[in-house]
Amino acid sequence: MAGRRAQMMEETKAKLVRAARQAFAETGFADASMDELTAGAGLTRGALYHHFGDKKGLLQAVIAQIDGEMAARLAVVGERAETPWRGLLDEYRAYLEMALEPEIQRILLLDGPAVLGDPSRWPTQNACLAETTRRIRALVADGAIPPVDPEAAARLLNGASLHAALWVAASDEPEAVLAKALDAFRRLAEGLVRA
Amino acid sequence: MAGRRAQMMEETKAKLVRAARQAFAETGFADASMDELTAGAGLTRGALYHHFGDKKGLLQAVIAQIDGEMAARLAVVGERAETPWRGLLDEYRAYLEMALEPEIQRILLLDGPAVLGDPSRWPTQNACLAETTRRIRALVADGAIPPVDPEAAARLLNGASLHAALWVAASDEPEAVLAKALDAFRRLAEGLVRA
DNA sequence: GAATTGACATACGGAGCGTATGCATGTTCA
DNA sequence: TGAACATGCATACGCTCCGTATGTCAATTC
Repeated sequence: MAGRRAQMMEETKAKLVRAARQAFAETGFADASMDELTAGAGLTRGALYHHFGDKKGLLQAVIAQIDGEMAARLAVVGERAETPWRGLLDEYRAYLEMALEPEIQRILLLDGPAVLGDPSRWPTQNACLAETTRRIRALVADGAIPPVDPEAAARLLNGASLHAALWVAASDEPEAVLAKALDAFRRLAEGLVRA
Repeated sequence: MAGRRAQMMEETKAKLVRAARQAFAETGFADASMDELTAGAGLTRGALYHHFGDKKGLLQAVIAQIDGEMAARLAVVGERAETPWRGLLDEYRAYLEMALEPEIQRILLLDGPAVLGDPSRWPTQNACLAETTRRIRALVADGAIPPVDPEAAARLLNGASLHAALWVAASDEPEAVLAKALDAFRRLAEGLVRA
């Protein structure tokens, strides 16, 4: 049976992840206090260290959750497009828009790499990157674009999008900068298409 | 007169920056102890807070130094090339190689953005980005590539290079991965050339 | 040569993390 | 069913570390 006990435990973990997600997004990982965070969830640091080991462990859990959500959103966008190529472009547009969300930017793009190192080494295997890699692989297989290492292309495009997002977010005139970034991005992406 | 006093002061600051650079590179910003760091330079935290205000101030000084060095190296590489377009590609190859150096990767690419936010907002105006932007602007002005916002293109390419470097650095077989990354990068960059 | 400035050291307070310990509830098994 | 055991979580403690306030001594100024 599921067990009332195990269910409570999952609820506790969920509460902690929820509180951490908010705290990390608002304050940043380094300045987030574990005491405040857990108190906000009606718990103490005891629960935290019991379930997640340490502060970094909690960050990993938060990142895994966000990464999963992002991958799901990307897959939907990519599936909806008329052609696979449009699907890829739409996915990256969506990726850039997500990277503009403060929560994602702060936790996944800034603190994540600094605290846990390169994303590809994270225990939770970057579902988001896997999604775009998969799509590029399909394009190559269909002959829609000349052969290229799918993971390499995906990583470079992700990196470009990420930086574009940081730029747009820090800008004084986000709309104008976003337009420039999207234009330049399309130019780069079309480099994959040329013979 | 120059003043023996002022000279000593510069030497002190230089010693602190040097020690910080090493400590940040080895331990990472968050885990670097100011006590140990300053003691290693034969000083105390007093000197540090007197000259740099706080821990972040010291990081800014370190980053400014590294950024300046990188920009200088890039300029040399770009100047040496036979055509402006080759110059740009060479610069990015050099950028990627620099991003593979642990010190640069740790301090400038991981901790820097996490602690200080988007690089474009740093007091020390990203000399490195300015260099690549300048070169792309020249290419557009010469008609070598179709019009594109130079800063946007530079930022996207920098972002792509940076991610490629993280990937290569974390890889088990760096040479193979580096080759893939460079190939994919060339493909993207050539997107700027198409009509 | 007295006064002032500034470079740097020392001393102090507060906050935060991780661990060791305690408790109370749920589970297992004779 | 009740006693032994395991586990989710709280409490208590020590340690490290940052930032500031205060002190000191040399150098410069007049």
